[in-house]
Amino acid sequence: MDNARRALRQDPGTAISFYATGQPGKDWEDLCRGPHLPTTGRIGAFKITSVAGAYWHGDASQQQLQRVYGIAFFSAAELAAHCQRLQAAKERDHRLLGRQLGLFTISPLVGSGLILWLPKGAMIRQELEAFLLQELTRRGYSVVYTPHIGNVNLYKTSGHYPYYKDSQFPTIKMKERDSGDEAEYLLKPMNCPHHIQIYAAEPRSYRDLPIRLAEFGTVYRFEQSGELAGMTRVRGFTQDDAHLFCTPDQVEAELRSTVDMVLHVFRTLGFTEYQCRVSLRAPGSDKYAGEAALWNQAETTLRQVVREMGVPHHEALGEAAFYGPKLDFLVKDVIGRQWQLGTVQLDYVLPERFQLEYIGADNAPHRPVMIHRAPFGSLERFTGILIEHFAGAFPTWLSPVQAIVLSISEKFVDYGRQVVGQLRAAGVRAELDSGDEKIGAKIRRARIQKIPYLLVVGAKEQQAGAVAVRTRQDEDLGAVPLAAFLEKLSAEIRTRA
RNA sequence: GCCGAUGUAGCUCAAUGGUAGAGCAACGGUUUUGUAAACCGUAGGUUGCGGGUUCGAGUCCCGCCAUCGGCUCCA
Repeated sequence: MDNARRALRQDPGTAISFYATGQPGKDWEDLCRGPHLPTTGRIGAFKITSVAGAYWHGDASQQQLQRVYGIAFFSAAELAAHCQRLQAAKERDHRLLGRQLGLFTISPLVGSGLILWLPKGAMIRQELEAFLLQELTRRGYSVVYTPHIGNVNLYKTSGHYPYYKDSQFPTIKMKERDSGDEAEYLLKPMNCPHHIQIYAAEPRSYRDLPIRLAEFGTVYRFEQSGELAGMTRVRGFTQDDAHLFCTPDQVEAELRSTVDMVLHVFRTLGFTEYQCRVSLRAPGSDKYAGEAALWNQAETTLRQVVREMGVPHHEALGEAAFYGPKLDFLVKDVIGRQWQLGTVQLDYVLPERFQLEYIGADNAPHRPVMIHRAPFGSLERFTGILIEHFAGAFPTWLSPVQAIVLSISEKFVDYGRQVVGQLRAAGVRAELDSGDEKIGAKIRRARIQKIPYLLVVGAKEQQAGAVAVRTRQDEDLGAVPLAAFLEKLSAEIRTRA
């Protein structure tokens, strides 16, 4: 009743509802938006899943209540099936697979939320970066590099500093040895101010626009300890970032091409279950910078682009960045938590803050418009989601080890080495399992590592210059001449099939 | 950050307040194998860290750290 009283005090004009199970006023009565089951007899099977604190009205400054989570089904069989699904989902959790497949680790000595990429995980990242670089080149981007720290004044100018003071690592204070001048540096929480300084480094003509500056930029944000999770929520991460500087009438075309790139990336990696969130201002909030007219224009443009491009989308108030509205591409992880991957953000504010200009055809200075975009969002989060998406069985082009040669016995190790040599010479990531176990054990080990192609070599294969090919999907392709296999494999890798 | 749970060998897990153990992995040996685990042996531990209670603590209590599930947050 305590809560009922408080609800009434907070919102005296609003009706509140009670739902009863059993006899109203006699059995259980609940202050609740409803609805309730008419009777608990409808519950065939239930299970308490977890207990956690939850804030009153979802507000961290309010009292915390105990919340008991449970699930209920009409029958015990349905409950068992559900639990089995949860178990299966757990087995593809990127934190588990990350260890089993040797992809990444986190050391408390290095710090919470700081990812250490192991060689195999780093291989995946390199392939992802190579894929993106190829797209960047195709789409007329220029790659730049910027430092990991920046003067606090940079972020004060951009406006980031006051907005996000709480979620930044504390600043580094410096005193110049000779002059005694003091300076304050920040681990960069984002790349845009740095890229803006590259734009501002020289006078720009409308003929040069759009200028598209891209960087795999590593940023640091001090996320709350309770928020950290594997690779999906971390304190240091690398954005596949780019900032486009264009004229107002180039905005729409540039937006379309950035959205197209995000969709192309998703398509290549087989993401079909994504949602595009059109992130808009919260009505009545004063936390946004810039003029209302520009915001309205920006929001209208974003809506129009997703609608015309047929992107599945929904709108969300209050999700915009302080400098502009954005399109966020969301996917769910294996336990149903939603994560933001790619993002495309429209920004009229930062060019203003930094007084950016270009000389127009009229020989007068004009203000450019910025688009921030990152198809993956962060390489850490993206890789984590990717691990779960493929359950560790990456397509061949992404697989850290693409083929493993398994020797039947010691006698064929030399031939196995030759095969590996030829595969590697052709650019295939190949390994040899030359141990003295039986072939069954080697196959088992390779299967657990989810290596796409297992190449068994024994007397028959050696004689024929062949390999006995078994795929990860358990297809037995039999003995294939090495040259023929290599050709097929190379094509598969090249086309990112 | 808040609520709760958990923390034992590289991994997965045992161990009434009474001598810290198993399987896998590692290492050594035997074996030379034809499609998901050959056999024998060896080594491996400040039981997350620090304090306390006790004759005695992996076990009980307190603090910290980390992880997990939520909440809040998320440029």
